[in-house]
Amino acid sequence: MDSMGSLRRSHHCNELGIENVGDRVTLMGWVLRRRDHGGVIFIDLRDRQGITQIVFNPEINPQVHEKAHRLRSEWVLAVQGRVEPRPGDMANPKLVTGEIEVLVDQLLILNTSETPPFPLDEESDVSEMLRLQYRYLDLRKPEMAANLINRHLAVQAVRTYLNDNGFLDIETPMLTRSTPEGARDYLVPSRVNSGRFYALPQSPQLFKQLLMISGLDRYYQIVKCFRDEDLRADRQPEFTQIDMELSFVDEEQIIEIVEGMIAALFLATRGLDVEPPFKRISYDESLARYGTDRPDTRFGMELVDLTEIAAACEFKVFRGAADSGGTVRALNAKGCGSFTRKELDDLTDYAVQFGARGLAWVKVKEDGSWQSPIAKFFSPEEQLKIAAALQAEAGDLLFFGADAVTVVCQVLGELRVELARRLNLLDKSVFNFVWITDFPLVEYDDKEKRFQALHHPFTAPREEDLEKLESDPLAVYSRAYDLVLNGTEIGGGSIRIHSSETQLKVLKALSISEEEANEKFGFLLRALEFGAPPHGGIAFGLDRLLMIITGNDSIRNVIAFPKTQKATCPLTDAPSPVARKQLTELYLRPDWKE
RNA sequence: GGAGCGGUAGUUCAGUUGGUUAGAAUGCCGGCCUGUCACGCCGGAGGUCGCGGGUUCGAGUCCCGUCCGCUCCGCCA
Repeated sequence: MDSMGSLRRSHHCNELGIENVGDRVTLMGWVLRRRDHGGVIFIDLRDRQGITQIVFNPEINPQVHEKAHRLRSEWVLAVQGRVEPRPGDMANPKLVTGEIEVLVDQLLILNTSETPPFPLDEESDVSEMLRLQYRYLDLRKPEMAANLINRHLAVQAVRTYLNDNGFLDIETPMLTRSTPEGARDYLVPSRVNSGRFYALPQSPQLFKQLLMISGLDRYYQIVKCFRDEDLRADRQPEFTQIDMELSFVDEEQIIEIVEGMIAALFLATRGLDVEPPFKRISYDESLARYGTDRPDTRFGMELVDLTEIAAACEFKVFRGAADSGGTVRALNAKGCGSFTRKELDDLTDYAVQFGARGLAWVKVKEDGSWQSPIAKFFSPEEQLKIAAALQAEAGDLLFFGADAVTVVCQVLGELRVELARRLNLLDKSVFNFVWITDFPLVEYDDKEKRFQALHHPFTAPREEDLEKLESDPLAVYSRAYDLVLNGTEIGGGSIRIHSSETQLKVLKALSISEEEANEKFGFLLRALEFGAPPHGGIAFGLDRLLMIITGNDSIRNVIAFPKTQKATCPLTDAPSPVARKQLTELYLRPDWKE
């Protein structure tokens, strides 16, 4: 092994071009691949930025050439040599540096390496478990590095933008108190307070409202949040929010500022002008048209309400749904009339996952007649009416959902996206933003038999709905807004309640007693009594945003060290058992078994 | 808590109806090779078939249990 001494890099591995020909350069990096011809040896040298081909020629320096024979994958090199144009037509258009190569006359082997446990090129697909176990190697892959570089660029753009708009970056505690609403908390036992626990924050929500009450006016933080719930491709137990809060503003001002921030972020990462203002649709409209409050608007296939037609038809399933306060809705999968029986069965299974009891379908034949198990239940006139409502043409495939409104929306909403996936309608280079506005303040929780805040209990109700808070909570709309990108909710926020009186009313509507409220977040209620300014804010899921920007299907690829589905870290083997002494210090029983 | 898919060489996978010595590609090691770029050619090494139990003359293959990974439901904004 050689010492680097005082040697300095002159260039990184992605910057040399034809204009550097003749320059003497020093490169440092890892051996990606070697092509040893016995005589001349080619090495692809890789660093964070990219790849440069370096060449060892026995005629230039026999000792160096001899040494180069020993080189293996992932060895760490420092090389010096002259930049040469590639001879003849041998430029490699796949490389940024493909027009040149470095003819090496000095080679330092800074470190050797074990053979990597998996190939580090882009093509190979390796189990994620192994990648996580050797994450430090996985992150050497250019596309993984690019994800982290994009993350950095996004964060920088956001900071610059918010700093320029008068926001203060203020840290809030990671050791805080458990809050009643929302997700399960990660708990931290207190050593100096036996039997008491901190909670890691699910979000800095209450602290940022307190900062507004403090008069700090505009706050932001790019901050870790923690939720002890089951994981998904887009959910990690610790994740990062772009969190912000502003005083003396209404929805319009927040939306305008946030659109500027998102635009800056896309410019910095993708070099793309996303052209605010973004579209807006109400929660009710979104549910009606897309079956969800996070619509993917990159394609059509919108839902159509057939309840009226269904109420008058002979088909028991449809009529029953219509008569019992449910709904019958449908969507038209254009041109999918050739789907096979198996495809229809698969889609039915898919729908059943989301609570469907079945999936009624109709294939529209050339003459307009129906091929369908349910065709016989509909008169020709009814068939025409339904076809007209769905703008059905020959070769189309119609899907129907008949059930309670929430079930039908979820089933058809998910089916719509699944069909788009199958039909390749989801273009990853298209970024469709849409604001969802006019959310209901609460929804009814069947299991708990009470109303629950749709966002959180500090969201302001619309002023004109305040009086209905007691009489008809479901009719109260909130001043909340979500930003949805390509069918993923990337951010959500609201104007908050700044009057303690209103806050108490809302808590009451949520069946949270005054005692409970005082115990759990009395400090906020108290603070609201000391001149809280009107304020509001929003928080973005940085990981999800980057997942979409980089075209990944999982947020794990934009997080340096993510956890597995069982919330473990294969690299560090966390969580781990701890010493008995640590437990007793924390007043925890070491021998607890389920 | 539940559903589905998966676990075989370092890696990615194949392995038929239960049958004798478990294969391929790639990587690795050795040799040859002066213009490759996923270099090429020749040779070689490399296996606790996730783990435990069962059925059987015989199990990678069938059954039961269990662990792990991924996707999803529930849960979670």
